[in-house]
Amino acid sequence: MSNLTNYNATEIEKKWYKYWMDNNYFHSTPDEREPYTIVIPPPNVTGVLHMGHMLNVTIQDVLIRRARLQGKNACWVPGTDHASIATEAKVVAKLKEQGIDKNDLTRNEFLKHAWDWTDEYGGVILEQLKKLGASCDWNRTKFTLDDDMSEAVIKTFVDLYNKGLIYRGFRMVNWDPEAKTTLSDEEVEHVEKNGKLYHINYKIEGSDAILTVATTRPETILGDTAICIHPNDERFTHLKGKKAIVPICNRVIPIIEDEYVDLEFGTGCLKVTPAHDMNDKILGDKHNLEVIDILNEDATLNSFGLHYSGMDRFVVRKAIAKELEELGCLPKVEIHINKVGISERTKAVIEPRLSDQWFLKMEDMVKPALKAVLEDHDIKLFPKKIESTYRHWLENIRDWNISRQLWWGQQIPAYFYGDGKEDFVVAETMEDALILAQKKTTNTNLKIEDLTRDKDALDTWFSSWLWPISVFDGIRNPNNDEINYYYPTNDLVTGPDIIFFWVARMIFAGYEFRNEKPFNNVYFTGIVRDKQGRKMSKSLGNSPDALKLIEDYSADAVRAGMMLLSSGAGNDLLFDESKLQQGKGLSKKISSSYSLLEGWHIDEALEQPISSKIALEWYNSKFQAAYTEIEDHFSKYRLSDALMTTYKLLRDDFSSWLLEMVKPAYQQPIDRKTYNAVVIAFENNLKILHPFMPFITEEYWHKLGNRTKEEALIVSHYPKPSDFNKKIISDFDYTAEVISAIRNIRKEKNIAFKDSLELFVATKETFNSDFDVILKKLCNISEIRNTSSKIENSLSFRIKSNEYYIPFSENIDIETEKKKIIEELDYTKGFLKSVQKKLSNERFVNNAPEKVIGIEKKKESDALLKIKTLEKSLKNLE
RNA sequence: GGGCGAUUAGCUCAGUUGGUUCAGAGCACCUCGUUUACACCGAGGGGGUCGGGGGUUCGAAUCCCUCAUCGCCCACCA
Repeated sequence: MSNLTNYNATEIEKKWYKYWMDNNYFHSTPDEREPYTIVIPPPNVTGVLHMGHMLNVTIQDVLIRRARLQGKNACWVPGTDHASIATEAKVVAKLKEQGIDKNDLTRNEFLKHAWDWTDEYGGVILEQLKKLGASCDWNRTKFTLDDDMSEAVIKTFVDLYNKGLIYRGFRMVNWDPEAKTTLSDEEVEHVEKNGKLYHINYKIEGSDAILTVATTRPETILGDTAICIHPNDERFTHLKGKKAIVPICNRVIPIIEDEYVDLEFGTGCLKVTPAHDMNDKILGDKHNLEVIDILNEDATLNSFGLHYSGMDRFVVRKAIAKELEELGCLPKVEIHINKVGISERTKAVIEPRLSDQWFLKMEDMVKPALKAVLEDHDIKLFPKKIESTYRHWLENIRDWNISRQLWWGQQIPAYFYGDGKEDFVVAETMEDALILAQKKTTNTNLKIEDLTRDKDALDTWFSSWLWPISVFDGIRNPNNDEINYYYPTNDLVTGPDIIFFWVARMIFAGYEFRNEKPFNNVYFTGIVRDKQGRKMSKSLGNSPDALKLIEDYSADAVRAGMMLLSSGAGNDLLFDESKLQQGKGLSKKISSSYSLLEGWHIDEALEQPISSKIALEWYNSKFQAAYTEIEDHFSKYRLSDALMTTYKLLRDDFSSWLLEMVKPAYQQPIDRKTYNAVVIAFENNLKILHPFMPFITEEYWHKLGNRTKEEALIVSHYPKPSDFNKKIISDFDYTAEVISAIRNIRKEKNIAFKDSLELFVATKETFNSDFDVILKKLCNISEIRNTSSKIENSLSFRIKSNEYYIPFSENIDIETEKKKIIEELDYTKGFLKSVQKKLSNERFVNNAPEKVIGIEKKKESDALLKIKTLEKSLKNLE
């Protein structure tokens, strides 16, 4: 006997994963079959499995296993991402614990530590994915810092530079003082913070006049190089052409005029600090202002900070406010809510900073990407509403800052040979660089030692945007068999939070480097939240331990639970452990159904009973109907609905109905024909469930038959879809109503199942009496007879217009029966009235399509018939 | 500040071009149940004026307007 008490999920899941691996089922090589490809969104190399991964990976595995069952050549490429900022931050923190300062290390020493860390923790997450059942082609596992991957990155950098798409610029960038690197705009989050708006008085040179400006960052006055007023602002006309004196540092700065100033905000005039504000930089450039950078790279003040030098900007902010107050220069401080940029990774407050960085021009790259998604619909996004967000970003895109002041990543292949701004060359190797540099300088004596490589690394996303191409080596060898076979990939499954970081950029890369989209469809998952709708977070402690869930519920149950929880693409999912219980319940249903079958003994000589024959006919149509529905759900990426349909088919139609219908009487044998058909039905259920619950389905697949390695469920094929008999399904639905009514009566009157009943039917509307045998079996009816009149001393009920009677001598409560009939009668009369009202409305009859009118007329006649039946029954009771 | 989307049963959500099947599903809830697969179960049941208001139409959850509430994305107002 197998049941869940001895279904040891952990053991069984381990067994089948090993079996699949040993038989190399996950491995794909190009062949003549249609390819189906997914590249995994590579998790951070040092990451650990969390709920988001579970959702994302389950979806991908469902899709990939489904493709395998469809007979496609399914290839799921796994891998990890070096995640430069995150990983470097972790390594720096770890070194700090050991008393090592990154600044005391050489680049190579630091990288050694980082690789040690990666070797220790890298790949942990991939092992965890295996526990979930992920059927990735592990032979293809990639890491974004693998040599071949890095070579591809460097090659594309050089190509883009040579095409004039990459340039070096001195620009205002987002500076993360914690990680001491720049960030792209996408890596900056804006949070609302309660701040203060400081009003600061500036003296006017050569007069007693005072000018008040408002700022949220008073420490930046030390970098002020102008005050700006609106040319039309009459309040300040007297100050035109004058100069102001910055408090504390007493620098004399010009008062300039620009229409950029908002007359309404603050005091109506503006301090200009070109080194520390994007707009001020623009103003500064326009008016040729001096640029004074007052910050060090860790956001402490430099020598321009005078007595504040070496102190952090926030410390200075408070201190300088105090000093200004003492100097009488701080007339007012207001509470002011503003949005502050913080680093996505380190959560440090971003400082705008001017520096030399590398940028990639976006203008031309967005064009094919917009066209493919919004015009041609060559790439489809699920949910579709995401397209608007996508469009908005692409249409307002700015150049991509691709350099990072980090070491963990691909080092920028630019080589400097002098101090001039343009004294550099870009090349894949130092040797090539030397040749280029010699040519550029016309100095043939230039040596390798004269070249200095740019010390910065590239943004992580500058490697991951190549992922769908580079995993198949399509950058270095653009014409190899693999890339030609697997690319473009089919589906991408990822979170909406990285649509700009990654998804859009992969599309850019696809068209730029292969002139072809990277994938056909993108499925955006939602965010996994807790039951109350809060984001999973460490500080709230509301994130369950993913591995513990697998241990407690089995991987199958967790997968099924996650799929049941998620609705359409893009919708957040509120995690609730009870859904995992539901998944586990399905496992149990499978094992108990199996144990029922297992207990039957077959009598080869036995004829197939008519009830089994009709039951199987019905079930086969029902299966095909469900199967069609499942296909439809999949085509719309409605995985949750696909599973729900599968679940109901297995639980309700297969287990509750079919098995009960064909089940032989106690200790009686079953005929061979029925038994075989039931096994096939069971197997087909396992097939359609397999993508969702791979382990238990494989387990019972092997229990149902002796299978060779070639016959494993994972590599089997879905049943063939076929036409089905809709009538037999609706005919059975009628019988199911009769069955349900009889069960109700048994329950109400406390009639045990083992006491058989007689059933009389007064037929007004025809029904398929083929199912009578089923009815008899499932309700323990000894005989079904026709009658034209009421049966005395009986319980009655009506299905459609047909009247059913069950002779029953005891305890018939006439009044209750009457009451029930009167209620039904009232309802039907009301219904008829509304239908007739509609039909007597001329405008309805004139305007509605004939089909609709026909339906209403049918409703009318049905209702009339039913009323007649009910009235007759009522009369009979009196 | 700009843009996008949502509001349907206690909860999470379906509801395709307005009209059989339109008011649904799962969970939760209630009642009953040791019939020889399954109590992580089975049988049965209750529950919503489709956010409010207005309009178009013979007919609106579905189309239009408006109000309210919520969410997401983007943005350099000192």
